[in-house]
Amino acid sequence: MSTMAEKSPRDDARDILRSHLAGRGMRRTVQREAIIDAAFRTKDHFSAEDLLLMARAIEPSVSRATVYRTLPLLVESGLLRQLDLGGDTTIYDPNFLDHPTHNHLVCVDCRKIIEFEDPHIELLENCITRRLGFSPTNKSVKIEARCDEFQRSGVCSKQSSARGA
Amino acid sequence: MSTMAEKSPRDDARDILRSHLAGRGMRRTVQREAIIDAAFRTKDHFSAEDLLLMARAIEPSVSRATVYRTLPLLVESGLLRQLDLGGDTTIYDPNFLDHPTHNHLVCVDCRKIIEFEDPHIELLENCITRRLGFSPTNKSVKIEARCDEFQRSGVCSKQSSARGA
DNA sequence: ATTTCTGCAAACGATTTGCACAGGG
DNA sequence: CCCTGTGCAAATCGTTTGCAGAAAT
Repeated sequence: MSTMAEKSPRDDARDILRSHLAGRGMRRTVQREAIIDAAFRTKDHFSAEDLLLMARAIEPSVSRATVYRTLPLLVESGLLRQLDLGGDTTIYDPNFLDHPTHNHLVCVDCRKIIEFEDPHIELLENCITRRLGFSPTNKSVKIEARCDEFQRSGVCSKQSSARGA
Repeated sequence: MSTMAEKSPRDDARDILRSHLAGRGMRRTVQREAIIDAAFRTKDHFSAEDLLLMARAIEPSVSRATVYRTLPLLVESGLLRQLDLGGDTTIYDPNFLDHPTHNHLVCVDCRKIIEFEDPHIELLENCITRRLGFSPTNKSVKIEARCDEFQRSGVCSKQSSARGA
């Protein structure tokens, strides 16, 4: 019982983007649709350049400029989250629709990104924010860490949530 | 009883940097000393460009290139922490010597940066990291929030820890 | 028809780097 | 002296932007 009428995150995303556009007199174009389809075809994080490649696989006419112009739209409408993980390029995370409060651990050895979710952190952040006299809008925890397994054996079997490895 | 023989964070910093340099056959120069003095003369966060200006006030011969070449040294030796707060320029925090585990709240209205410390967060992050099979090396919480006072009255009286306001 | 979008290529801005000279040890 | 550090200016590289034509409504 999950074969026909299932709504994927991509579908949700497309709907959300369409209302977002509609609400401001913006137009629906093949390029924008290709970009959003590309963005939600994967659960991996990606850079603008990655997204360009993925979108071009769907619609070859997509240009770099359009990707850069569309990304802020997707972020504003809540479809993507921009991550500051400290690299030289900005990366984007398409998993916040499904898991709105998850956070990231970056392995300093494997460079992999592990996603995790923890209700206590969430709660604590809200308390702290209120105590300081603010209303929370966006919270992010970044943990940099060494992989224990890698330390012992020189390999790491953990799944990267970022690069499909 | 705090007039004469007090050791400021600057002094500590200078000592730490000197050992760091000594340990790798690197030299002590007027420029490096000026840069570190400038960095610890303030408790505010700063960009590379800010630091250049501050260092030049001490030693006019300091060049932009040397600032950029020295910053990684200060970060490696633990004197400064690099912050990814999402702006276009990297900013540096000189307060981790005194408060090794503090975190940051960024006000989306005033753009101010508030520092806070919370032992529960610290603890929780360690638990989570271990549970995932890692050993923590660096943890950072960034909270973006709206200032309640600003929402009500259109002004914000909070002290920015970043720009002395 | 009107207005928004697009691709292209040039512009930008923070950071990095090659080089020849300066200055620590 | 020898080798590291420096300033300068040019190079890099992700991202942004101006413009003229293409497409959506």
